[in-house]
Amino acid sequence: MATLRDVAREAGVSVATASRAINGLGNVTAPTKAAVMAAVKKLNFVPHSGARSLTRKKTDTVGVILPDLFGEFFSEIIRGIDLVAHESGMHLLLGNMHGSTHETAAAIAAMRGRVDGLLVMPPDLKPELLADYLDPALPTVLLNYDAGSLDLPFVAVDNYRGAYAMTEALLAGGARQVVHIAGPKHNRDARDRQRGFVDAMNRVAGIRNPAILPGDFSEESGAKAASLLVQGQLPADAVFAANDQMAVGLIAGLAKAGKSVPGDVMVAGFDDIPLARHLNPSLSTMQVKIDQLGSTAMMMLLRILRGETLGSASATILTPALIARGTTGGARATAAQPMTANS
Amino acid sequence: MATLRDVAREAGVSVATASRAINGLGNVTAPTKAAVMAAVKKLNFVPHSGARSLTRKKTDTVGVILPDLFGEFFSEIIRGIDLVAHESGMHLLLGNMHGSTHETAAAIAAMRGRVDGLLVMPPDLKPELLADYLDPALPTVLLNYDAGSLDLPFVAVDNYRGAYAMTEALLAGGARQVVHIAGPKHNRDARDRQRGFVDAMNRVAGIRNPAILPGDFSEESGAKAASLLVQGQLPADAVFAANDQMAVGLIAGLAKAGKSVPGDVMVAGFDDIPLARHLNPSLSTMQVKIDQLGSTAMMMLLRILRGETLGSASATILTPALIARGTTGGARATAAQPMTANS
DNA sequence: TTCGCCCATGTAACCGGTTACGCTGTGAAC
DNA sequence: GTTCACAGCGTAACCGGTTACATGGGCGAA
Repeated sequence: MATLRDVAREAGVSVATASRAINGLGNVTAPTKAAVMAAVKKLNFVPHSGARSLTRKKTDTVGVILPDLFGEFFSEIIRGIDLVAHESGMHLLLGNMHGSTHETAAAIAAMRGRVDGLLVMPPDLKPELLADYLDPALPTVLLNYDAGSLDLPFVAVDNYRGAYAMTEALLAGGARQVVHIAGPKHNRDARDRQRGFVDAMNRVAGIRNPAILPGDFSEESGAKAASLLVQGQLPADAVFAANDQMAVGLIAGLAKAGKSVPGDVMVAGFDDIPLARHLNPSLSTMQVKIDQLGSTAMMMLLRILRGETLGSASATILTPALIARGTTGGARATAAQPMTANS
Repeated sequence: MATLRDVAREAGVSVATASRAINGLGNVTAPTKAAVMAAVKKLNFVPHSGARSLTRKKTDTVGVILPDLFGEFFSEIIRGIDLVAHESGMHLLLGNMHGSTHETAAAIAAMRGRVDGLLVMPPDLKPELLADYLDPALPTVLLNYDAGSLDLPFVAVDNYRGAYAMTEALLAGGARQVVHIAGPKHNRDARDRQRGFVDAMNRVAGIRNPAILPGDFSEESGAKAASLLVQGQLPADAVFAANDQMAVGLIAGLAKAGKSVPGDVMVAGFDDIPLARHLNPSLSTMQVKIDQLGSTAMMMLLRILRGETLGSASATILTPALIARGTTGGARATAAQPMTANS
């Protein structure tokens, strides 16, 4: 691979001149510049980004550290980030923390010298630990995580208000005995959604200890909740799952037990995964614009990189939108799946 | 941020010794090593990966250049790659070519000096162009692309045989007038699938010019095909869409026109997106294990990085599996969505 | 004609690590 | 008591760029 010195030698100039010519800085005559460019072409020279970033102290790259997320959520968030990053000529270095705390530290450490800033989503990490890992000198924006005391900017989804709104809607739709299927215990999103549910039940319907079934965001745990509901004779006229995946499993489980949705029991989810509108009946849910989460965070990071100082005060909270569909008796059959004339 | 020299000074040793101690190389006494490590801890030293890779000529990073892919396909392929990369301590640098040829060149060029190898998926790029862009010295594995003359290793899906098999299955299932909805004209996958369809129709059923409707892999184009079918009075007892997305749109469109699936017409797709099994009736399709595409490619790249020489001869071809479900009259209602007792 | 200024270009230091090589001192072998 | 091998450590070159500063030539002003 040709280096800058090769180019300089070929063009009969010094490395400094070659560098200036290539980077379009001033103080280079047209003919010299042409000679350098000819050499570049001839030798197929491509600047070595690693070396360049060493002196410039800029890598034009942002590190993205996500938990072990699969599926739509993962790809949407990346897409949102990439959309903005690409416009600013930034690259994305992916780091996956694969669950363990130790890996998180490693992932963050590995970023030093490779990135100009960090986008981190540590759903179940304690703020103190995070503070240890993060380099205070490295601009960082948190995804869906309010680190409170750390004073780091973040973008988050208002899970509490979303859950509150959905619970309210279920109650308004005539439900009295609403059961919640919770997400993983240590997961912040899950906890906030549960809080929203509990508060709404209390304030809107005056119910103090609403029924809550355990879950872990997986389809299977939704199905498990269905059998608990049916076998346990738990009275319920509506079930609000903490995410769509569980709602899907729940619906399948209820159907197996002969329960009709929304006839016997209404069902609602959270997230609005693409599958939601294709189910039959289609799934009512809270729509979270995941790509916006990514793009907003990236825009904040760019602002910091441009010199602005952003703290947790400049956080952005995205409010999810209520999408009423078939499983709560909303729109029964939408254009997308009128395949079946069902019960 | 502390540098190695800071650590060396703090520990009272030379940079060389500090470096050796930190990297666990030999020739360092236990006490010296301890002193260095203490300094590391005290100064919060984290090695600057950029500088390190400059001398080592190794970045422990692979560049992944994908087209503008959204959704499941994107995340699955990344997941497959990451799974293998992570095991080998490799990082992923994402490059998106966002459609244009020019961007592809830029994306590849930007990788120089940042990565040890490249994973590229250039679905609609001419091999000659690709050759111009790629650095022959940089180990490269192509995703879902046979560059033929270029002698680059690649991992691909056998779209031809997949389409052939599905067409065969439709015919075996009693269909006579099978219509194909094609993908984008310039897309290789789409072309191969179309070829498989045409050949199967010819060889198995003796039909020379089977009906083919245009499409572009989008749900909308599937819906459009549905109205063409219905309005155009095109006789069809089965429709084979070049991908699942179009099949989904097609099914919705057919339903709107009052056609029942699979009663009036069977439908088949390609890819086995997660949605496929949740439709009602569930969608018959060719299952492509997208994550395998990524992980296999990454494994090949690792072999090259370890010194092996791999050419196009060592390509891996993944054969999709036929999944017969409801839309071809296979399994009518599966456990996942027996919500409806439909026509 | 001479002075001074500015522009084009070259020299070399530097970014933060790694590592070839050289130096020193110790213990074993003679 | 030498000699020699080798372990432990330091010096400095190097990776491939960028850029502060030095240099020299051309040109306008006096």
